[in-house]
Amino acid sequence: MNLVIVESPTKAKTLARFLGDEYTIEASYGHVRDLPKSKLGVKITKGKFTPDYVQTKKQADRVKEIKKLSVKAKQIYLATDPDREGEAIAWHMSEIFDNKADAKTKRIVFHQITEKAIQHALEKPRDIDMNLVDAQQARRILDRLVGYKLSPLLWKKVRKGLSAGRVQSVALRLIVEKEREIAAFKAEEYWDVLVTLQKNAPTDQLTVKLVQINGQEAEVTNQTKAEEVEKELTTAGYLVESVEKKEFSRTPPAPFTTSTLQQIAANKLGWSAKKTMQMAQNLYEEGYITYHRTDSTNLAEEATAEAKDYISKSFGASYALDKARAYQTKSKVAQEAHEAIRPTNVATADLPAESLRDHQKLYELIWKRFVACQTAEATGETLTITVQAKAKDEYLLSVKGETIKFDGWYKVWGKAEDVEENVLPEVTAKEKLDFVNLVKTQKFTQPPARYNDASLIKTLEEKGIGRPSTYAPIISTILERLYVEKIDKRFQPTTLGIAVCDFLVTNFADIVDYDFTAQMEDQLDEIADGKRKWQPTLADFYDPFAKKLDMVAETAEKVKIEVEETGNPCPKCGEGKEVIRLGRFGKFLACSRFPDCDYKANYINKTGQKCPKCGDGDVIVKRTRTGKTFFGCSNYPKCDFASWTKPKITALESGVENNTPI
DNA sequence: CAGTGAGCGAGCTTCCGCTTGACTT
Repeated sequence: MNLVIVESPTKAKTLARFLGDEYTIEASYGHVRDLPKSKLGVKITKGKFTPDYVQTKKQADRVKEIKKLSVKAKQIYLATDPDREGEAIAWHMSEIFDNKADAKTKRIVFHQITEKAIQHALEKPRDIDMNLVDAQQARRILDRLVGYKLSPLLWKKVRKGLSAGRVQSVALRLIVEKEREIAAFKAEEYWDVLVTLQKNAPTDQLTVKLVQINGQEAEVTNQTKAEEVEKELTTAGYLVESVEKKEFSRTPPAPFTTSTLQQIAANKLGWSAKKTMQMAQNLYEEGYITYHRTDSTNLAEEATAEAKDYISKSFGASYALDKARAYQTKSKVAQEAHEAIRPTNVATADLPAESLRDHQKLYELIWKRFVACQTAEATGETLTITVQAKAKDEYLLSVKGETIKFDGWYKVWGKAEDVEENVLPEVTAKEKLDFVNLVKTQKFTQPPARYNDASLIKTLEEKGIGRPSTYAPIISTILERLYVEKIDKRFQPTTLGIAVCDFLVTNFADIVDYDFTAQMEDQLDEIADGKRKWQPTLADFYDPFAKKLDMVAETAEKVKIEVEETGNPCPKCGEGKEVIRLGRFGKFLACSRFPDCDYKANYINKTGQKCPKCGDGDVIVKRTRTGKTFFGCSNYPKCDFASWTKPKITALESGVENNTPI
């Protein structure tokens, strides 16, 4: 019997189908040893860092079983993921085995779960790569030092129970700084001027937009100017200045990685990253999709070949590609241990009818994205018509149109929503056009949008911060700590979050720097390549950090968290102001004179709707023990109405309104 | 489905990255 160890039980099942009876496949369920949770677990002496690894509780039973099998096994293949963490798991596993297992223990790696890839891997076993393991140890220990040293400092200087870390604190910083940008934003007025012109008949009309005045970018920033422009353009003479035709050929977007799947599901389905991952996990376990925690856009040859067949049969040969289309992984820090997320069987275009609707929705996105990425380019033509208007001043107006010649992958995935097909009448340069009408619209520049799950994950990934397995948990952490709250699916920092962020930026600017992780990754790469030693690398980081910690612990003032005022006087003493404070369980009302006045009350966040169930109470925003917000009735426990989503205006409510007695 | 802040001081909190359940107001 040969023992093969992988990380995921689903992967183990799949492998069992490819390998014969002489192989037993077991899953490690992730890491099997880690630093202890209850203490630092790193002994630091004279620039040497000694980790104290303990077996993780959840995996204890599994590991016992694997250890038993390892004694009987003829060969042991450590087939954990081919990346830094996977190499570390393989090493920890080998450390757990009895010594006699050493000689028969080998490391194998494969990037796709296909029969060919696995057979190939088995033919090329190697030893554990200790450089790669050391890079992981350096990463692990650095994260532990940052997290377990900074957090207690926050308990002392801000409030107990708080946390800081290389990743979560930067995510928080992004949200806080975005809020400041929004606060500093000043809306500017501008006017859009659209002129409709025609060639001969009303059927030959086109609408152009003002872009230039006297060779300069058109600046219509107030009503007076807009009216002046209107007056001139109404009586101006119009001539076609140029007609520019351009062929286009557009390639489809890459197949999904974890990050892009989370982004599209957030934008198209309105899902949180957490929900997307739960649904994807189910699809993965049922065998419908490949592994869902990946940073790679690679595809197995078998998969692209099947896609080609499918596309050719379903849409016609012209939609299929001669050669499979490959995508470059954008992220520098990608480890590409897995394939892109794709359907395991392209012929399964829909899940069985009895499947959950949410499973269907997510699967459909994954299927379409994959099929689209192997479908021919969409081709067509863009047409830009520029029109000159001459009055007292000289104006340029233009419009862009687009026609599609061959829809290609649009047939599967659809077009981007913001590009509409716009067919323009045939005109030629120097041709005269007649004025039909003018529409001017007052507009204002918009402040930057707050982050939602999609844009936050996109930004983190671009900066190389976090991993596919952590994007969703990062968001949960900063919500749970009450550093941020999600309002209408967008993140807003709380007064606590702002205080913590400012404390970290002031005192530990280097660690919450947006480039900190990128620099760390560069050094980890050098360690993995054998060009750098991990212990001195940690020392270089830790020595100045430890000094800074001592200094800040000594000198920094306790941080004051700002309180919001409700604008009402304290209902209890009447002297103080009623304020909204942020406690362990969220917002509550208190008196500004605390501790002289101990007034406290629940903070009720009304949505302005009546309860759809009892019709009497107000719908209020509440949160569960885990920090997730939901909507409930203010009459609880008399009325047990509860909903994850904001209730729509109900029949009951409109009924009440219509029948209001006089 | 009560609790939350300050301070007293015991005993506890906390990181990131791999995995999957066991949970749902």
